[in-house]
Amino acid sequence: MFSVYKRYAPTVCGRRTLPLIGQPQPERADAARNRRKIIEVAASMIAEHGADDISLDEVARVAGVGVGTVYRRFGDRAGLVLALIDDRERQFQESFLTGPPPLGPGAPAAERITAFLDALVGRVVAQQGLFAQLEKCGKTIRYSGPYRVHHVHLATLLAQACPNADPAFLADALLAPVNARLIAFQQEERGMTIGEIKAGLARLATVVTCGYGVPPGGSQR
Amino acid sequence: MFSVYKRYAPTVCGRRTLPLIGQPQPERADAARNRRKIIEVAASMIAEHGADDISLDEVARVAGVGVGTVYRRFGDRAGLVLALIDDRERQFQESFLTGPPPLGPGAPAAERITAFLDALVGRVVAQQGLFAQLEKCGKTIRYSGPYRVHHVHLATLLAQACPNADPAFLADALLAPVNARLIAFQQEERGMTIGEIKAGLARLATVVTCGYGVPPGGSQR
DNA sequence: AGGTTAATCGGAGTGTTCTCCGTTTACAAG
DNA sequence: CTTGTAAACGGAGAACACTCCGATTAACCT
Repeated sequence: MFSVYKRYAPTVCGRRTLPLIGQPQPERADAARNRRKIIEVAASMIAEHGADDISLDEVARVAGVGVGTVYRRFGDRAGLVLALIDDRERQFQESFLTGPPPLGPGAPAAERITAFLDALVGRVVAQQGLFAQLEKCGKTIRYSGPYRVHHVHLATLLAQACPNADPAFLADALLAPVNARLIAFQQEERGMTIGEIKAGLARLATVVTCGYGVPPGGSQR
Repeated sequence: MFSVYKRYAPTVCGRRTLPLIGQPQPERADAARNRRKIIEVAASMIAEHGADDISLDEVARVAGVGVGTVYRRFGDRAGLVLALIDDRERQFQESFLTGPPPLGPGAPAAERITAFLDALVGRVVAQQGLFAQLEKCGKTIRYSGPYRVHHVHLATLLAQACPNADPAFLADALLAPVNARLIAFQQEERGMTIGEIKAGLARLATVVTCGYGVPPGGSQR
């Protein structure tokens, strides 16, 4: 009755002769080969059928490995999804951390915020199915990995742009609408285009960065 | 391969002698009895073990009905969750549609917006587990039922408070952070209290309603 | 080479969600 | 009370997510 599934530690190796704590060694050759094969198969299955309905059993079968192998490599469905997201995500992070302005450093914080939200919408739309999967998965995962990086980045910019705000909360609040499922809903049922969504967020960000110039309670009507 | 589950139409009855379209008749006595029994059992199981791990098989077993019956009554897991949410939701809707100000009619729109978001956070927190379940379920459900009502209400108020904004988009954007899983994350990992979350939203709403006084582009720094 | 051993592997097994369909039942009309 | 029938019932069954564990193997050491 009730829950039963526990979580595998997504084994990340350790060589025998070096049991030094905190020194993860590279994967064994067969493990690395399987990881690549699984990712490759999963990616092509998603390209063909969409991300909604991938079964990990099926992925394992097509990849020619046991189910256990998939789970040992990636922990669970969310882990595999995260791995599929990883490539583009790394590129995206580079672009706002070290790329050219207005996304990267060099532009005023307010502009970077708008540029970041704009790019983030694009990012999510580019892998909408995968992000939607992520939101469906275990609670821990959703606010893991990419989300945390995005949050730190946005909160830092907000701290510069509006010194009287709570940047952590505000970053959560601005990140919340950039959500694969909400965006899909806005497109399908509200008839909005991606451009309109981006414009709406940009304006919201502008209003927010301007509006938080005054301390709490200072602008009460 | 890939998806297989189709969706039952959550049978809502129809009497034989009155096949008039659009005139749904009350449920048969046995059906109504089972619906009540299932809800009752599910509610008590959730009260005891939390909402995360209820198995519909288990609910069916304890309620003394077949699994098929559960699915015929409620469509799927999300449908049952929605039913469990329904009572309080109706009360909540009454309170902002016809209750006393500032939540109900009578107060200025800006105040009602703040009051509404405040109450909504309370609402979500009161059944956090169930709302979290809902977000995990099929995409159609998440933006169904309660969400749509909340959205219409908030968009209406926003249309009054900030005539230059896109109320539909803005309502989505303000509703997005009021999210069971985000709130849980903010509590657990950011160490925020519900009071702080409510305060943050209230301030955001104030800034937004004030900031959208000017047309798009008008307040560019 | 050959030995050692921890990491890896595969797949049978458990619990869950949801569907299908043959059987039963509530209820209205005669 | 009997009968007709749409609706409801139950539970076997298909597909899936994830776990467990005995067998296998890569890679380091002598």
